[in-house]
Amino acid sequence: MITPKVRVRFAPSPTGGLHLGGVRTVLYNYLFAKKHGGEFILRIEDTDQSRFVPGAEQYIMDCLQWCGLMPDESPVKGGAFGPYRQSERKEIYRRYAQQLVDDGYAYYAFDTTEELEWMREKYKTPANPAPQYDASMRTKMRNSLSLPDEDLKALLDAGTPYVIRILMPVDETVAFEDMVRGQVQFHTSTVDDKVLLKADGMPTYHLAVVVDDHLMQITHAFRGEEWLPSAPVHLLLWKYLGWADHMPQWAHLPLILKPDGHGKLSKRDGDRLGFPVFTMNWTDPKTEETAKGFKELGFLPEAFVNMLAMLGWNDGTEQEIMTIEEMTEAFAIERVHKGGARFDFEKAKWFNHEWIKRSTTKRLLPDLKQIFSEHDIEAPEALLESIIPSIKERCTLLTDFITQGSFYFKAPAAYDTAAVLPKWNSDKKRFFDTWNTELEKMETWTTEAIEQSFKDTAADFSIKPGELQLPLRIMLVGGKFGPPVFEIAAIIGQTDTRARINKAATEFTDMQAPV
RNA sequence: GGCCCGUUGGUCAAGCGGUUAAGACGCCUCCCUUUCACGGAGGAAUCACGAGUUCGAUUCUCGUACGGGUCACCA
Repeated sequence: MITPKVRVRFAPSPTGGLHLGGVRTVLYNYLFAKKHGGEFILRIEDTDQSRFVPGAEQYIMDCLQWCGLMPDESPVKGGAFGPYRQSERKEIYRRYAQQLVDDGYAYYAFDTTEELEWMREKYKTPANPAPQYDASMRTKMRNSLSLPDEDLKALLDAGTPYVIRILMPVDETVAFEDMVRGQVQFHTSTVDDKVLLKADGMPTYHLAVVVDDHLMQITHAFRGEEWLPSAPVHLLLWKYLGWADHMPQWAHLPLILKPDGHGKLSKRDGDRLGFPVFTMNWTDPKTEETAKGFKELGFLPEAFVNMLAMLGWNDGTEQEIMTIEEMTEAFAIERVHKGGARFDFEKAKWFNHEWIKRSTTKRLLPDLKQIFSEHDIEAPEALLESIIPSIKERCTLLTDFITQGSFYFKAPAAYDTAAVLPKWNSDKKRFFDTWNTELEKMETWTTEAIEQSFKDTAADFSIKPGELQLPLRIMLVGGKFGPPVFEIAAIIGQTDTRARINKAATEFTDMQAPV
């Protein structure tokens, strides 16, 4: 038998921001596909018209693009298995739903939402707080199994809205081999008769995922662990539709959990704990509220994706920093963890810091140009390019380049006075005044020359150079940070250096003067 | 509550019957540096519990506890 080409899919519902867990699912799909020379498909699961959010689909595409995880087939790119939006495939599902009814694997149900609520309320007991529409219940409800033929015909003829439900067998065991969990099994008596086709003619996830995975020739289906309880429905559907011999291999991925407390990570946790949960900024078109994204916070996509990959998978070596190519090479779905992983923002930042340190100036430059421009700091490209190597090790986020680098482009707006004022005195003031005139005379403006001049003048004043370096730094930079101070002076130039010293020295003395 | 899944330091985790139980993040100490980082050295901290199986269990089995998921005409 010829092994079919690997085909995997990511099938989000376009209802809002792309959650970090979603990206990890994309990533594992992508890595698996590329590892096996296969294809990665993006399918939009927009069968719930009431939850449709304008712009969400484009946003998902933008996120994937930023992450560098582009699908081989998608609604916009097309492919041989389209359309890739489920809303555009409506008729296909109806046909298969009908087939299931005709074959006795599914049935019509006419129960209204109110009737269903009433049933759940009526049969609710402390021992069974969530009654199901199952074998024991369906005889009590209004459906093609319980109704006499004439009643059924009448309802159908009258055009009464109905749904199609799967008829769960009473006493079967459904088992399958999950690629991350191994053997998993369910008893059909514990599973309810899930709705397959809704009253509006749209399929539910359960029908659509099976039909589309079949039609799109998906070979491996990865999804979050939250889908595990409905897996038996899908398995049975594959069987009932007659496609069991090429059902994809399943892998249910562990969840990403809240860093504190319990449960899976949600958007609210980000707001509450101060870190993003979405990939890129997402503005809800209804509320106009914007949720922060990793991109805008200053993450490099390489780091974001790397960090996500390691949340639940590792290749067994000690290497943690990996490119997408290295991950593709090393990836093995069997090595994905079974247990959920708590998200740790500190570790996420560490990944970003490592990636910034390892990135070339060329890689960083375009992003940084944009960030500086967004902060209204005029940063000439050549100058920006030249300072990147010396400050990148101090930057955890791309946005840190603003605080770590803006002094190269403009004089500090404020000084860390606590660091300098307590030890500021008239001698030091005179030193800087004198040195400033020395600087004016300098003809070669290099780091070494400036430092030499500084030391010489300090010697003249019998002040230890070390006592003067911090004040100088505060004058030029504004705070206790940044590369070696004489290097900074060399870069910002003679005129600016002298101007900053002059201005700051005066201010220090003024601020210190008794009132 | 039923069903299903899981459980190695605070977090991510290696381990797949015999190890001094790796490594990373974070935290602490020190070195380097008259700034901040980077870098280097070191430290505290772990196999949920109880029975088996076995000469020997972190590793296998079963219980218990705890955690998670799910129980919509949402995905």
